[in-house]
Amino acid sequence: MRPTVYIKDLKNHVGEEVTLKGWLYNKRSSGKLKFLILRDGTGYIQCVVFKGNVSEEIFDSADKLTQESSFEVKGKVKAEPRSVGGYELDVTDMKTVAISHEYPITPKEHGIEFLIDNRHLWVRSKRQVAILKIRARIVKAIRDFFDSRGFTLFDPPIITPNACEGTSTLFEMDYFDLGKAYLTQSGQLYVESGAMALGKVYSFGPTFRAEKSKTRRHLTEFWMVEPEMAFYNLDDDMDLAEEFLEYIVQTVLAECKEELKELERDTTKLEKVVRPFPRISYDEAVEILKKNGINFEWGNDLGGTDETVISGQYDRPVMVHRYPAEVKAFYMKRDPENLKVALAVDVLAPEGYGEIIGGSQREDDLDLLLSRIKEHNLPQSFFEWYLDLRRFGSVPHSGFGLGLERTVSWICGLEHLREAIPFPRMIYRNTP
RNA sequence: UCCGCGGUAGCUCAAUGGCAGAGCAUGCGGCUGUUAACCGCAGGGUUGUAGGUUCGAGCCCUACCCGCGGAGCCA
Repeated sequence: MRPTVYIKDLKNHVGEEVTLKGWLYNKRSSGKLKFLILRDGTGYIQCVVFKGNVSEEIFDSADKLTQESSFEVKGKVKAEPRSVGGYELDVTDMKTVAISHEYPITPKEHGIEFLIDNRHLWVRSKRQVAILKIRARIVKAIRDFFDSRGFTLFDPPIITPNACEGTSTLFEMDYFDLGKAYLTQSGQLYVESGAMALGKVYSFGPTFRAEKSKTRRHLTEFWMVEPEMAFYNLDDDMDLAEEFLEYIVQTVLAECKEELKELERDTTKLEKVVRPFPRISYDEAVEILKKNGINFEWGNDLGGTDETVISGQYDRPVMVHRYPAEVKAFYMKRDPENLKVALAVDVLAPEGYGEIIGGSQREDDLDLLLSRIKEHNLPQSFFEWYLDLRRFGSVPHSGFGLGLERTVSWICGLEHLREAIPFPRMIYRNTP
């Protein structure tokens, strides 16, 4: 039997008698009075059990409920300023569904390691519920954004025969009689074929990196959204990325007020995320680093601390474009005005959250792409299908990838990426 | 792979080389307005593992195991 009413809807039932179903979040008692905090996934409400209002049996059953026990409760809804949330339930009847064993996550603080070990239970806590709701809303905002702008969803394969960009370490597996296969590190090359078929496409799915990155900004399995657009140059690409990020942030601000409050997120920082975003070249970024006393050599990629210094100059995401071609992937187009740099862009989130978007205009010239593949010592046979995209009606095109968990982490103001996904996968952890 | 930090009750932590403790959680008792409620009582320990120094090691030394943070790499 389904619940008759969910906690989030109680404001429409003041004065009525309703039945709620859920779990015991916490309990306090004061002799003949018991306060049961019920949670049902939509909210929390204090249920008051007064000894004079219920049978002895029911009063005792309220006493026996342990933290996270499941139960049904019937009572009258009333507005109550003394209660957190503003509403309260005067209990007339209740039924225990299951008494919980001793619950490991107590109301006191816990260490991160213990909480991750109990991730399957930790997701019940207020903070985690708020984060997961915001994540779900961000995912919807991403889909809404592209679906309403003429993009078609285009799903690349997850099992691939080779390293997409030839740089990262991948998860390897035996694939029947065909030798080794790998879990994808990016749908990038495949969505390019989609853009040639459908004009504007995006993929949204899990991505895998086997690098032994041991930081709060890395997971081995994460979700990435990758739009790819035919006839877009780098400026068009940046225009889209900018509009995209503004849309996501402003949507969450408008629709997840309660959750952001639960996370104690400083929303004034998010309110500033409106177009236009600053756009600086890699050369200008290097100047900023030098002005801040950082010894940085032209030609290197930006490190974590470099990114923090650069993004610290601005109150909104900053787009750094035209990186040295040497440090970027083989498929990125060189700038015709300066062949040493690639038409690439990284978007750095504010408040030290680092790179959340990486994108570029792609090399559309067959001969140049061929020579890049040779320079990078990549097996040409694996890329013949990709080269076909240049053989058969090549056009200028661009795209980018946005890391979902880094975006969730930034918008929620998290310390660590592992809270941004239900079950994080890291180099020394694949459980629960 | 490298650098740094850590491992004590179910959890979070304390303990000058000298009797291993507190809070929370659990159990029992008390309280008609609690807000991580409070008050009283009780149970709960191979101090990561293996050696070593010492009259005596949670603490000092050596090795190993595990974890966390950072670097590199990246979203």
